Amino acid sequence: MEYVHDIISALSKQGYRLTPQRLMVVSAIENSEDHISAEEIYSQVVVRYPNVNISTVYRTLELLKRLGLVTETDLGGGRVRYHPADKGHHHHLVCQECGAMIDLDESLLGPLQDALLREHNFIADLRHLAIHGRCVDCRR
Amino acid sequence: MEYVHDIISALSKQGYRLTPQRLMVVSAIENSEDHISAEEIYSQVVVRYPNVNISTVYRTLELLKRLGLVTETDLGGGRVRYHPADKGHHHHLVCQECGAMIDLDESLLGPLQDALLREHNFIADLRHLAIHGRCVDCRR
DNA sequence: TTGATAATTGCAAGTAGTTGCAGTTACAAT
DNA sequence: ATTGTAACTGCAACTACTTGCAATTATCAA
Repeated sequence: MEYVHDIISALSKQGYRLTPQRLMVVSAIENSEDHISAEEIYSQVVVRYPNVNISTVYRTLELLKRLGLVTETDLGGGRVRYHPADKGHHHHLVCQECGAMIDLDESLLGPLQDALLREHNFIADLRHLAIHGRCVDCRR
Repeated sequence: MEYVHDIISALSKQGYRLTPQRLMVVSAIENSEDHISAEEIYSQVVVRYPNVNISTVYRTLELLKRLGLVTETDLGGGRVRYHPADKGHHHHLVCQECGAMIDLDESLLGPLQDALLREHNFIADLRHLAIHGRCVDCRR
């Protein structure tokens, strides 16, 4: 409820226009309890601003991602979700059985990142990683 | 050039029909030097069998994936590629700059898999993982 | 305030893949 | 060889985006 203005002011500071469409997309992301989909954002915005186009929502999400203000997580099976970047926890474990999402501490991926750099000279971008598998409850 | 018949006989053995469309999709995957896209498979098949539908190609790929005969790799940016599963090397490093693909040894992911099991009771399915980042040549 | 103008939007068409359904067909059993 | 039938295919419509372009508009400077 605070960093709405952080995102807005970040946009403004970097010379991007504060259009009503953008403001509404940002507040939809902010006001969602957990992760929100593009379609959910659209249907919230369209109530107050009936002739928004879904492409504007996607373009705004693209911008916010590029500026590092919003994080996109691909949960697999066509489920893509968004959340404010400063809420932290960028990694997710996604259960293929029940869809449960477990937040993952970054430290677990540090050693992998190091190994890739050492053995392949590759700078891995692990910020938005979703690892699929089976959670405790769905193990046999 | 050998395992074409492995895939075909695996299908047959498990009670799946050997339709001309399936045979052609399999041979397209087999005869491609490196990884091949769904659209490339389709355009190869359509030459010899003009009224195949692209949905048949996708359904065949889905089946081959499910049976573990073919591996799908999502290179990001809408680029999805297929290759026979028994060619091994299931992990890939994908350069976000130049698109280069580096094959990754499974052993590097073992410690991560162990840590996820130990700390989150989560059985990670890392078979078809693509890690994005920057390769040697594109580092500044 | 008013204008100028480049950023942004809406629209319509396109891409990549999915799905329901009615018709076709590979394959087993006769 | 013929036939029954469930597996499979083609089709058309649909989902989840993406893109080019002409019209609109937030913002700045006068």
